[in-house]
Amino acid sequence: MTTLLSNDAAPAPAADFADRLVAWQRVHGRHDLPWQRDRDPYRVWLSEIMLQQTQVSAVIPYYERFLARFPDVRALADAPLDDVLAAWSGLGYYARARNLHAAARVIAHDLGGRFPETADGWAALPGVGRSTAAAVAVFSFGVRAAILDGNVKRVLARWRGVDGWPGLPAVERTLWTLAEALLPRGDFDPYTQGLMDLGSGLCTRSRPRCDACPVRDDCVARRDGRTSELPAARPRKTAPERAIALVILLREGRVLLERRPPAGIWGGLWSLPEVETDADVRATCERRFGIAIESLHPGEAFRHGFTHFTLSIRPWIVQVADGSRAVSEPAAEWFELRDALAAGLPKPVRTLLSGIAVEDLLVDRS
DNA sequence: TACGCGTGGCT
DNA sequence: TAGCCAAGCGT
Repeated sequence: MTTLLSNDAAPAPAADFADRLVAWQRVHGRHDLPWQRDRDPYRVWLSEIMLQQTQVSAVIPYYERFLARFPDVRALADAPLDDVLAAWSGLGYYARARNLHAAARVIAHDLGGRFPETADGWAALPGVGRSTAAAVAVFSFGVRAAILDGNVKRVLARWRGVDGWPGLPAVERTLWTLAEALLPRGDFDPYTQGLMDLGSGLCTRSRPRCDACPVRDDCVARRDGRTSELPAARPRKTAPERAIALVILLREGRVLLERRPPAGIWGGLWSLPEVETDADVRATCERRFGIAIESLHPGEAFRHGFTHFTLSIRPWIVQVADGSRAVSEPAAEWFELRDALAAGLPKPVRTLLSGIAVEDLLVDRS
């Protein structure tokens, strides 16, 4: 096997992608899951519903018990909903059980006990969306249909290098188009199962095992070192918030500023000393700067927004004893207020120091 | 279009 | 450890 050309990946023909996937699935994929024992549509359908947003290990005991209690679609259709919900109890997403029951009644009563044999037919049933419908049709009737569950989204987003969060309609449309385009001419069952097995076994969200992947040689994410970035994560609804204290150390009309490290927030700017939590203010200042604190007063906390998070800042006004001048940190200096305001300061620090300067002025004149 | 729906496993 | 996500769907 050669990897010489792996940095040079050209788009592979769909047939090639499918061939490698199917060959891999036959050797390394899963063949012994409880719902893989036969192609009984009822069992396949039940398993696909249970597996929606639910992991295999959680489903297996429920699947076995449910099947023992409701062995076929007629038994399920004839059962009271309460019995179905009781068998589902603990598995979560109970609308799945209600829809399953309703669909069983449609099949038993309206379809004469015959299961749909196409993906579209399945998708017309309650609780069966586009991906589930395709999976059931593929696994029970061997039809040609594309699935797009979480595993497949991850595999395809990485392999083709599709940017953007897959929950976005535009990104999802791209992935559906890709999923359809990659469908082979046959072997739909092992192909579909292979996509799922690849996603759950190798192409995992964190630490994918690319070395063992059958389509690694033309995987864009692997080529570009972006497996940890793709698929893109769901956008944060509210930016994370971090709370800090900024300390305004005052001594003989001067304020202590620190030059911030070159990288990171406010890199290289002069800023007020930052303390992790309010409780640490006194001890941290005394230890870090080797000073004697005369008095300290907390100010009103305010928020400062960044692109990726919100900073909650509580200012502390700290008077330092006049004789106490040792400042052990080389990056820290005492500034006259007017000099401080002329320095490169982050916005909230400038606002704080301006406030201090005004107070100073008022005190001087009183 | 964005959200609610449940539980368990992962880092 | 506290999000984050998992074989999605319905509204």
